[in-house]
Amino acid sequence: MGARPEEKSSAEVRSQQQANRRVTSVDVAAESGVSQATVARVFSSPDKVSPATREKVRSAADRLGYVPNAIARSLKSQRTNIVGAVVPAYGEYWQSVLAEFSRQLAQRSYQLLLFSFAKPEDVDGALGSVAQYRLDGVILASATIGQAQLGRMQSSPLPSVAFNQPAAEGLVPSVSVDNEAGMAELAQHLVDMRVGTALYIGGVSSVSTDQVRYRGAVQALAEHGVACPYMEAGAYTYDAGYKAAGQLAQRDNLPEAVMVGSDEVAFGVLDGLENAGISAPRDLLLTGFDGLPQASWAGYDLTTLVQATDVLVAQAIDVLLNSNSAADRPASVVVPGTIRHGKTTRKFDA
Amino acid sequence: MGARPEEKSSAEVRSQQQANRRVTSVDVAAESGVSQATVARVFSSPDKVSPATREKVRSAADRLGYVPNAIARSLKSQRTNIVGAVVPAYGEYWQSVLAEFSRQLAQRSYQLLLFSFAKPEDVDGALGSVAQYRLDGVILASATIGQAQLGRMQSSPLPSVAFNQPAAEGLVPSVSVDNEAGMAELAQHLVDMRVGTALYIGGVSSVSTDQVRYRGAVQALAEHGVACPYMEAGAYTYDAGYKAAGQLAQRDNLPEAVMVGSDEVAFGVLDGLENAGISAPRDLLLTGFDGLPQASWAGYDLTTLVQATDVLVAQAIDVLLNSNSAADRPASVVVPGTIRHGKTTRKFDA
DNA sequence: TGACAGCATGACTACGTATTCATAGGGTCG
DNA sequence: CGACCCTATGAATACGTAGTCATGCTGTCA
Repeated sequence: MGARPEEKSSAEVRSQQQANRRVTSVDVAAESGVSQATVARVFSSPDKVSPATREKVRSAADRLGYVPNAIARSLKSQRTNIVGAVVPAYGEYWQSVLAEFSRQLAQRSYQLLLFSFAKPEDVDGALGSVAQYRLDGVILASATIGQAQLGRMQSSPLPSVAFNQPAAEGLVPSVSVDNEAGMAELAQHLVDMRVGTALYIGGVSSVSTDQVRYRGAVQALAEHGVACPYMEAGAYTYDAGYKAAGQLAQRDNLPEAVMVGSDEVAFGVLDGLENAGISAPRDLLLTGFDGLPQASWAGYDLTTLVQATDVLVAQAIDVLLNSNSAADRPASVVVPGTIRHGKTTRKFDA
Repeated sequence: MGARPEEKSSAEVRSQQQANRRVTSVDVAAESGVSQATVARVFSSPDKVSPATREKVRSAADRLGYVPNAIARSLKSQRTNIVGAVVPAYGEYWQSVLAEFSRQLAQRSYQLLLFSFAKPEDVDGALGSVAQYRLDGVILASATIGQAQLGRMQSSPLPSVAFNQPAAEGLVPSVSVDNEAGMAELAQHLVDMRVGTALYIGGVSSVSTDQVRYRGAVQALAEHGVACPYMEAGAYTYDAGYKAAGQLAQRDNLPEAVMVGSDEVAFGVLDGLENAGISAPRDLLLTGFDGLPQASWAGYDLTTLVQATDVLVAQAIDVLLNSNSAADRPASVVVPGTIRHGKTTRKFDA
């Protein structure tokens, strides 16, 4: 569309100023008096060309404004230098993970191609798109990618790695924080603070990270005779946490501690409780999970389990790009987290 | 590497299970007894193929596990269906903008290719990479992209749009929030609150958005005889704001209002002041800029200028993809912002 | 001086698709 | 019933590059 052949000649004249037809390695070859093959070598393996011709070609390329075409290169070489990422479109946590991937991949001179999805139903579409681009690898970063979908990736020639996705075990190489141990550690901390009753607020109960984290909390608390019922916020958002806190505040008896499954929800819970006149650590202790930057902000100063996102991401990239044969890909890498002690579990002297 | 022809036959047998050589439209053509051209048509313009053959081809494709190769398609059709984004690797604001772009582009079935950079020096490298992929367009989303670099984009055949970058005027089509008017509106609000002295805290004074926003504040306040000196935080981060607040707190006389150039810095200023025993709105009024989600969180409840990110992004995409000829691209689109009234400028009754 | 190694270069082909051009068949209208 | 048009399809080509193979040339060693 838009190509009007009847004014071709005038268009050609006009576009002399700008770029008419993109200049190719063939043009550079003609300009510099060498073959196309040599031009290609100058840009892909310069050491195979004599310094003299190299310079000659380079200057001709500059003169013409030649830029190698990565599409054609990819088609020929069967490598794109691009890694895909299938990520939820919403959520502070995923945004920070994405930013870290982008940084580290850029450092290795890879690009990141984004496939974000708003609803779980859209995952299939995203995975379909992913397959079309012959990427060098793909990061599956969402706990809402189902087992069936992971299974399909397994039988695909496209290398993939599941990021923070306990359900991927055995299907796809995975890298995650130690969700269970991390939550257990937080629970132990609460036990140390002499907590006698607790409540767990999760995002969505069907999500695997949620289940694993809850299990970590329940088991660690149970060892000390502390029960820990589950409450579902319904989403991994500030608002969901805020609302859940409102419901919680209406109960007759408050728990002595609230463990929240993720920081973003925890911020909402904290503010929601505050809104109802319930304050941490005065009235109850509160913990989060993830270690978002905002957790360290003085306004919240949340006790949480900090994921070493840089390490996790580095591991994921390593698994993705350095697994020459499918055989030596490790089944799963688990990285321990670190507790951040904030004021929400500090000893409160009334 | 790794192609050992001597064991080709055995390899072929082994890889029957998985994918040996990717299956192409030629394979599908053979399987379904039609020509490659027809297979291509089934996947790119299905209505040009009779329903019968369409089904025949589709089922053959499914049987073989055929997936169209987007690289080859792009090479031939000269369209990639990919939009690039050159964005800073750090910063809440940019992360949220990126997320919005990703969402809206996905909706139009475009992918987003990320070129993030940590330091301003890396911009050149990123722009170089951008040129190699024959993208359908590129979003320049950073105020640290220099005039020279923008000039180079101008003479490139690659359509581009500058996002929230006042310095791009005249060089590249641009879409931004009305920085000056927005900041002026906030200033007016402060004047209405009977503020007599003010201070502006910017991120980096050499950045164009910073300059324009400051100008908006200064001019609006000057009309009412209120001076507004400039203080530089040094970066667009929470920590920079926190530190700046520390310095501010040591001064003999505090201003009655502090206007901060961006929300992320404002959160730091708020907490830094609090840490020094100075509280908003009790001791001074405080405003931000951008309208990050956290501004609405009850913990901060910041008065700020909310950018309609969805509208800005929609406009940017529109400029990028619907500008058929270079001629009808608008020089610049300016979208007004909206004040969010938070507790940081609420009337305080002592 | 002749044989041979090693480097620099050119001709050619393949990567997988979309599109143009040509052709065959079926339907419509006078 | 013939002229014509329209649809469905196939053959062939081009997109821009990288890599394979062949070739000529320079230099070294016996």
